[in-house]
Amino acid sequence: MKSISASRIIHMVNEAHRQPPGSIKAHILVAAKAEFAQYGFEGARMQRVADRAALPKPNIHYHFKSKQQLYLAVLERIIESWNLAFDQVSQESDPAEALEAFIRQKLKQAQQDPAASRLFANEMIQGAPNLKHYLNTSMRSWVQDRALVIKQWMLAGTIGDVDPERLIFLIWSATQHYADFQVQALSLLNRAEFDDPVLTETADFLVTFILRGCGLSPRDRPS
Amino acid sequence: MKSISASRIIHMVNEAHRQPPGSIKAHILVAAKAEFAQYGFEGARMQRVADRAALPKPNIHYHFKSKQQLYLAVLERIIESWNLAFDQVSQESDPAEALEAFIRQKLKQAQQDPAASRLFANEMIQGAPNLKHYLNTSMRSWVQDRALVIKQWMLAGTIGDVDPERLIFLIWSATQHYADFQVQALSLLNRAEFDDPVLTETADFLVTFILRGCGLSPRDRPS
DNA sequence: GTCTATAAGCTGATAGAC
DNA sequence: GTCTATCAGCTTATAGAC
Repeated sequence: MKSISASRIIHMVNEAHRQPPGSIKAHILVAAKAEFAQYGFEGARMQRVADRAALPKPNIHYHFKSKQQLYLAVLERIIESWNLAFDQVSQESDPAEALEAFIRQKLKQAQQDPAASRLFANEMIQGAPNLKHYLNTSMRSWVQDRALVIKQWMLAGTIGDVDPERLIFLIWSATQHYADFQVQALSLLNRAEFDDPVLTETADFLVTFILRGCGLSPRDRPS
Repeated sequence: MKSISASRIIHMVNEAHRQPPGSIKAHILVAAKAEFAQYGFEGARMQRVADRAALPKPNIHYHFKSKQQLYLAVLERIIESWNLAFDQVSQESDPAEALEAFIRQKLKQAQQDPAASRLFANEMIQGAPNLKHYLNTSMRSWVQDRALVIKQWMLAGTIGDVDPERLIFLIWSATQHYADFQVQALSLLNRAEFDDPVLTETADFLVTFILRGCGLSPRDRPS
């Protein structure tokens, strides 16, 4: 699989991600996300995408020129909604409140759309052949901006001393774990499915643990 | 890929994992680990395994009957050394010391053998088709034993109140992240490689953060 | 044990009828 | 837009010479 420029990716997003929710393209993208998430790009089979979408295989190729283009269309839909709940954070935000919202949103995503997390994990494991440029540009500046806010919190004394970038990595990994390693977590917790009770228990643990790691305690906040 | 019984897996381990380090089988297993780690089982290509091992393709099939058997042989070698540093932990262990050793060993493994972590991640993402039985038996009892020790620490008041299983998951995810998402972490930290300085900084962060999350502080210990 | 040649089946992609 | 038929190339695996 050849590396692809960011402008090419962005172009493809504009073509692919704004499909009306009920459209056939959107339907195919859902099927493709599940297939690529489970098997990775090279392991994915166009026939299985077609089967998942309950369509003949040539219909997939009619709507998406190639396997590569289908993959990129799926990938870019995921990137958009990746870190939404931490997007609006600023120096004025309450650290405990902002971190809690971020953790709970990431875990909710892991429950509601585990395939998205698994597809992203596959892309990273593979060495990010299609996202290297994204990592070095928009994702890096996203992290740097949030890291700056955390540093400002540290200077203001409203949060303990922590490495901001590695704190973000820890929140990503600890939450995405429940999507990527769901089969393991459920088996070892002796639970049948990732239902709301499991979600709540896990979110409460993570919020308490991570806030404590940041030198904060969960507290009553003005509503 | 068909599910395979645990006894079958264990049988294959006994056949495959005790190869002398310099043997051809061991050499092939190293090449196969890298290939399966990067592309997953379905995405892996026997030709690329042969290329990585610098051998003609039929030689791979001479030493391992099928792609599936080669995969299982690689997988089982990884399982053996998965959680070594937390194996000997007991009620009498010092919690801070034991957790620190576990975190540092897992992170060291992530640095020295990222392919092992990535292969395991691929297997879990795929739904653990070859490790379901392992998850429900030996891995579950390993986790339950360690969780019991952590509960005893809590009762003895030598550690704060935490969900023991989820603490283990958090340590796994936070450390394995630096293997599975290495390309992302290095890019966002603006580092070229996962060298010893990165290892030390990351380990120090994780130990401090996680011990604090457990209500412990890193302290001088008798040497 | 090693390697060349090749079989048998699968995979991405397209042609062309409707 | 949709679907049947099909191609060219690739993939796992083996046969058989050395």
